[in-house]
Amino acid sequence: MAVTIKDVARLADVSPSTVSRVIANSPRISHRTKEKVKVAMEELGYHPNYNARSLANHNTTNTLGIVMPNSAKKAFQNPFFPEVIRGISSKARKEGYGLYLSTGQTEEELFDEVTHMVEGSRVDGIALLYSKINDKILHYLVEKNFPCVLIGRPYEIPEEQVTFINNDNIKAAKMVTDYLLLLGHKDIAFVGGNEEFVVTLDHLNGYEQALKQAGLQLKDHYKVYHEELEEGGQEAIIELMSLSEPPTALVVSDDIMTFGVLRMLSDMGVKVPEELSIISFNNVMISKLSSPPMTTVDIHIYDIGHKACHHLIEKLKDPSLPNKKVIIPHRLVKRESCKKHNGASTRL
Amino acid sequence: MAVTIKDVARLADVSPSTVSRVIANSPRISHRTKEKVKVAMEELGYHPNYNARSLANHNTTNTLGIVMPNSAKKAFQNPFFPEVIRGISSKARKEGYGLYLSTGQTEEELFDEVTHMVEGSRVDGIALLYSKINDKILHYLVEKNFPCVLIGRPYEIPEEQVTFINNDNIKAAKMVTDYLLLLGHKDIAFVGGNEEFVVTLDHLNGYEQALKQAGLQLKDHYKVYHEELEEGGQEAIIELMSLSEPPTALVVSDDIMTFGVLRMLSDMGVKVPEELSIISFNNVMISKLSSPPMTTVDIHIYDIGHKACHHLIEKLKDPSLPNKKVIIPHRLVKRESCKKHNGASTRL
DNA sequence: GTGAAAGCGCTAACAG
DNA sequence: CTGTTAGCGCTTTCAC
Repeated sequence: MAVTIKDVARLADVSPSTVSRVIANSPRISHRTKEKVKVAMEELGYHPNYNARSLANHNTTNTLGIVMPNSAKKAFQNPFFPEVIRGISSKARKEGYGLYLSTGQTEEELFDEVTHMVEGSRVDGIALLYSKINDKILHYLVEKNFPCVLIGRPYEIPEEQVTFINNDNIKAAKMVTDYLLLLGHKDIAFVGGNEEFVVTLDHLNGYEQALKQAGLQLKDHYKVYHEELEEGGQEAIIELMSLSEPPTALVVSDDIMTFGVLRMLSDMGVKVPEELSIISFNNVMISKLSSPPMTTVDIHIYDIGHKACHHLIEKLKDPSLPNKKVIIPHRLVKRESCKKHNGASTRL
Repeated sequence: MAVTIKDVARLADVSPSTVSRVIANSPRISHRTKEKVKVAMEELGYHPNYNARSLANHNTTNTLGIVMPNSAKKAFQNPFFPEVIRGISSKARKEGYGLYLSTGQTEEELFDEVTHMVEGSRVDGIALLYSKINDKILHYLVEKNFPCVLIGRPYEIPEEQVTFINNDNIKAAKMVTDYLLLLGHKDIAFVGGNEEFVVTLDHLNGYEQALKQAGLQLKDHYKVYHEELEEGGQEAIIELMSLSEPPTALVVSDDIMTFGVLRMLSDMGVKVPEELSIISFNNVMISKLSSPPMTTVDIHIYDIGHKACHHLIEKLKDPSLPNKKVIIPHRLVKRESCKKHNGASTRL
């Protein structure tokens, strides 16, 4: 079919192994021969065959697997993932790695896919783009000791057993809650995503720590969770604003949810930030374009991806390296969705 | 290393070729043997090696290449791409195909990557997620007659030479402009993306057709283009609203741009739709959450991806099939960003 | 129905 | 420095 190493060898009048050595840029090939071979490759338009290469190379593929949560609908809707992938992608390309994308839409499918990637030698390493509790896939990867990096953090599994890239989500959530507290808010509610995701748990944790430290009582009805990003935000508002003591401030786990929240609030005629302060997380590209522009925590998504890829590749190069825990700093981006609480309690 | 076909053969007490036949589910293997082999595979935890398979299989890889525009920053920011990929992904998985993602960040890098995918037998086919004029990659693919599908439409290349999935963007743009016209607007501006993308050209074309048909004069200063989605939208507004005769309605090429537009308008205190009507394209998930909720053309992005993948795989199965042109229907989603023009011209 | 053997394109000892 | 040889794991004639 295509032009092979043999064709090149024949044309350059050398043996196939010599051609192979030229490809690998082996130092023990004379300059003259190298040139000769390169000319032949050029002339024939030679490109190495990846599959053959992998096969002969102890099955290294130079490709990285990217695993997203059962991508069906939920995941890819969130700009978080594209942005992480952008970070991964940029590093991967610099290092000559390709990217193989998971497509599974249910947990089972995903798991199957991962085992196929791994056992079938389709990828050299895997980046898991989410952290959830009791994740079969992570357990499998760890047990198998397959090179991988986790975005987020392991939950049941001891931290030393896996390399992960995370934000200090607890601290960040505590910080934003403290901020709201300092603005004079006391009735602060929490709107989280899926409770199976570690990030939701961490945000909740930070939120509660702040309230406790301020001597405030935690109220169960101030904590709502919704899986669907946009509708979730809207439903959360209905629940919260129909309480007898609606909150005056909100900690929302995700910017896209905040879009839903803002939309619903606008429909209800509730003014942000005058009547309700809102703060959320991620600072995706579009966050600055909400009305009002949202105050949010920038978690440096791109960096997360970049670093994740970096550490994954590092591990591929030297598997004996210990696992690493990398925390990407976050930073509050103040815009216009938070305001000092104006004394007048919303309580009856 | 891993468990191979030979290990299974040994355990099942058959030859490797028999095992291979069982994997392929060959009809000429006795039921008894099949069972025996399957048990052995199960016991050993056998997984076929993709690379070896590809190599022996005339280099079919069962993976599809996905090529996005120099993904650097611009592309992946737009929810369009994740959504297309979601459509592709869902079909690919159903058919047992994997996805290989491009990572190139410049045109050169991308081109290199594609040639490597193709010549190196890394993928069986390619989905090009964008259409731009004079695209080296598309030319290469067509000339090489490599199985591929284009999202959008070919520009210089004759339509019969490539399978493509598109919306009727010209018609859609004409339709929205006509709609604005019917609402009484006469000063309608066009805000487009990068002029190298065919979709921008098509939108412009439809816009101009409508104006001409209405006997209105085309004004050059009513046509602005910006590459960056969100900043672009904002800059466009500055240009347009500082004209001596600012428009009363806008046709914007992309929903995310519209977010930028709305943000800037809000900052300037221009009321939408009271003072300015806006209509745009795509209807990405978040579009419904703008303030006001934007009127836009739903182009069924997911379907585009799904169909693209379908036709690509079809072509893989039977390369002799003629190229196809598939038009995905669009539909106007009326929300709250358009309003009847209220007589009082904004002109001095 | 099943086995033996060759070969996909490349790499990596091992010789020289 | 370079050629020869074996083999990566699988598929596929060709025999039996």
